[in-house]
Amino acid sequence: MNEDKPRKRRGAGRVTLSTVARQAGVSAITVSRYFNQPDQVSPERRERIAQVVADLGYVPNLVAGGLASARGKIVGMVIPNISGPIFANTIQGFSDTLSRHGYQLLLASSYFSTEQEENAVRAFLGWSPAALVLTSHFHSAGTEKMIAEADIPVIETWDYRPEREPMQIGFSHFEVGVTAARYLHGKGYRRIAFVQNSAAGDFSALERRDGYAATVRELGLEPWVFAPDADLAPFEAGKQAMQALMTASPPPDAIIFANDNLAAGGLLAGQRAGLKIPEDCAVVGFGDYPFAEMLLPSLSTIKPPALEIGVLAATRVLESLGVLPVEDEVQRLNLLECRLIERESS
Amino acid sequence: MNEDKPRKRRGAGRVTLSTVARQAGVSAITVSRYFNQPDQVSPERRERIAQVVADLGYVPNLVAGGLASARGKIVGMVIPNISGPIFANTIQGFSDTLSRHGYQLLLASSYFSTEQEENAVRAFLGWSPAALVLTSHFHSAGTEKMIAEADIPVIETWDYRPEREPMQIGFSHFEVGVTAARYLHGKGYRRIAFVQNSAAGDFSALERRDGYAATVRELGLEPWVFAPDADLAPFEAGKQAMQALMTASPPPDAIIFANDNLAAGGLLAGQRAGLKIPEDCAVVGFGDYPFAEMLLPSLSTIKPPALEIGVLAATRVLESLGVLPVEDEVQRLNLLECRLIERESS
DNA sequence: TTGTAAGCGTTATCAC
DNA sequence: GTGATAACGCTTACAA
Repeated sequence: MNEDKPRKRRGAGRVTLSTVARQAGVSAITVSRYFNQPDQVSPERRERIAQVVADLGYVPNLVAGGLASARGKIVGMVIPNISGPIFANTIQGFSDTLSRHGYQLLLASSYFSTEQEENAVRAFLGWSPAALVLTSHFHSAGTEKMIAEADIPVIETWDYRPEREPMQIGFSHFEVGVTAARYLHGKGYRRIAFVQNSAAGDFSALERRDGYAATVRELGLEPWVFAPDADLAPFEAGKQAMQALMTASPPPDAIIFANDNLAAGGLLAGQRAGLKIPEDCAVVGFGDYPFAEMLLPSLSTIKPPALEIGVLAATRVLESLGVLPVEDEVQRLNLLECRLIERESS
Repeated sequence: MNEDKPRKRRGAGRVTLSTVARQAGVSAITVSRYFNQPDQVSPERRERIAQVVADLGYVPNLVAGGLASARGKIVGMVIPNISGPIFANTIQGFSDTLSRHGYQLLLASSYFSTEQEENAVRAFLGWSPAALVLTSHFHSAGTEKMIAEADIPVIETWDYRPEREPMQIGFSHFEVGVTAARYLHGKGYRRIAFVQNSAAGDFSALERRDGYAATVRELGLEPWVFAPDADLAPFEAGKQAMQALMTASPPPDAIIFANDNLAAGGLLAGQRAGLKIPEDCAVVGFGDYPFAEMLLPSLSTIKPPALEIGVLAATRVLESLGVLPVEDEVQRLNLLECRLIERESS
C-alpha cells in the first residue's frame, strides 16, 4: 500500500518543514520561525503558513529540532517509584505544568537504587534534555559526575540540602521526625517509639528517624526504634512492628511510623488485637496517602508537599529555560512546608 | 568558566561518535555498530572501542540517532491520570520492562479528556516514538487519524475491543459489571444498586454500569443506578451516594461502586451512620486500590490486571520492534482477567 | 568485517 | 522581516 510511494529511504516522503514552506511559497526558516518566534513573521505569511500546516496535517519533527538546537523540549525525571502513592502527585504536577508549555516528560524509576538512577540519568542525557529532576541527594559517583558536567539545570526534590550545588525543592526529613516527636510529646505521650521503613535504600526515612531520636533525647526520653524485617511489604512490616512493640512492658503509648503504609498495617494489627487507638496507643504516619482519611480511626500523619514539589520543579525548570519570566535570577533554594494532619489516631 | 572552550555553536565540543572513532583508530560507523550490532565488530576493535568509550565517558546522542534512523528508542504512553492508584502500576510495569531493553518512556496524562489525549499524541509523534500506548478506545477524531497514519505500533490498553484496528491489551469493563452483579446475586442479595463515577469522561465506568444493569435485568431485578454530583471528589461522592441510597425504603442490601475510592467513601459513611457492613448492606468496589485490604471491614473488590497490562504492553511493543523474539506474528488481541477479591465487606 | 558518502529535518549564523 | 547555507551527530545504503 505504501510501496508505490517514491520513498528513497527511512522516513522519506513525510511532510516536512520544506514541504510546508514550498506550498506556502516561503522558505523553510520562515516556517520554523512561525512555530518558534511567530512575532518575527508577518501576519499575512503567518496566515498562509497556518493554512498549509492545517491542510497537510504537518507535525514538527522535534527530534530534528532537538538535534539542531542541542536542547530538546523534553525533561527527564527519576523517581524512586511511580506506583507509590507518594510520588505520583509530584509526577502529575510536574508533567502537567511542563506539558502546558510544550515540554514533555521522560520518566524512569530507581527503586531507591543509586545504580538504577545512574542508568536512567545516562539514558536521559542521550536525549539531550532541557533539564533533569532527581529525588533526594543520594546519588552514585557516576551520577554526580554526569550532573556536574551536564550543562543543564539539575533539580533535587523531596529533600533540602542548601549546601549542594543542584537546585533544591523540598523539605527537611529530619524536621519531619522532629515535628512528629514534638507533637506527640506535647499531647502527653511519653513512651514514643519509631518504626523504620522496611525498604532498603530509603535513606530519607532514616533521616526522619534521626530527627525523632534527637528530639526525644532532647526531651529527656530514650529513643526506641523498631526495624521490621527488610523483606516484608510495608503493610505487613507495620503489622509486625505493632505486634512486636506491644509485647514490651510497658508497651509504647505512641508510635511514629516511617510512612502511612506501615502505619496502616500497625493500626489494623493493633485493632485486631483489641487495642483501642489512640487511647491505648497513638499512631502517626508520614505521607498522607489517600487512604489516611479513609481508615477508622482516620490516620494522623505528616503531609509532604508532593504536588507543590512537582509544580514548583516544573516552574523552576521553565524559568531556567527562559520560558517563564523571572526577575533577577531563578531561586535555587526552595524550602517547602510539611503539614501535620491531626486525625483520630492520635 | 565555559567561555574558553573552543565551541563553534550549539553543543559543539562534546564527545561524539567521531571523537571516539578517531581515538580508537576506527571509523565512526564501526563505533556505531559497536553499540547497535556488536556481533559485527571484531573482538579486538570492540575492546579498543570499549576502552575509549569508558575513558571519554561517551554517551551516545539518541536524538541524532533517532533522526538518522527515523525511529527513536522511546515510547509514548497516555494515561488518564498518573496519580490515581489504578494506573500507576501499569505505568510502572510498562516503564520497567521498556527500560530493561534500552527504551525510554514518554508520559502524559489526559484526565479522561480526548482533547488532552490528542494534544499528547501529537506532541509524542514529534519525537518519532517507536510505539504509542493509549488507554481505552475512546479517542477524538484527530487522534484516530493520527494513529491510523502513524506507521508505528499502537496499543490500546485497559479495554478490549476486538473489532478495533490497534492492538488490544485489557479486559471487558462490561464483564466486570456482570461479574459483580452475579456475585452479589449469588450471595443472596436482591436489592443491588450501582454507584457511578463522579468523574466525567470515564466512559469505561459506564460500561461497567451497563454490564451490571444488563445482568440484574436478566436476573429479573430492576437496575438501580445512583449518579453522584459531578463536581464531588470520589471519596465524597461515595459518601453522598451511601447517604442518599440509605434513605430509600427499602434501602439496597448491596451496592456496587464504580471504583474503590467511591466504595471507601460509601463504607465509611455507612459505618458512621451506624450501618453494619456487610450485614445491613454489602459493598463491592473496583480497582483493588492499595487501601482496600486496610479498611475495616476490608473491601471486596474486583482487581484489574494493572501491572500485567503494563508489562504485556511493553512486551508486545518490544516484540513488534523485533527487540524480543516472537514466533509467527505478534499477538494482536490480549484479553486479561479481572479477579474478584472477596473480603469482609460482602 | 570495515569503510565512504549521503542524508535524516530542523535551527544557528550571517547576509540582505 | 526574510532567506541561503551550513551545521547538529548519527545511521542507511552501498562498496570494498
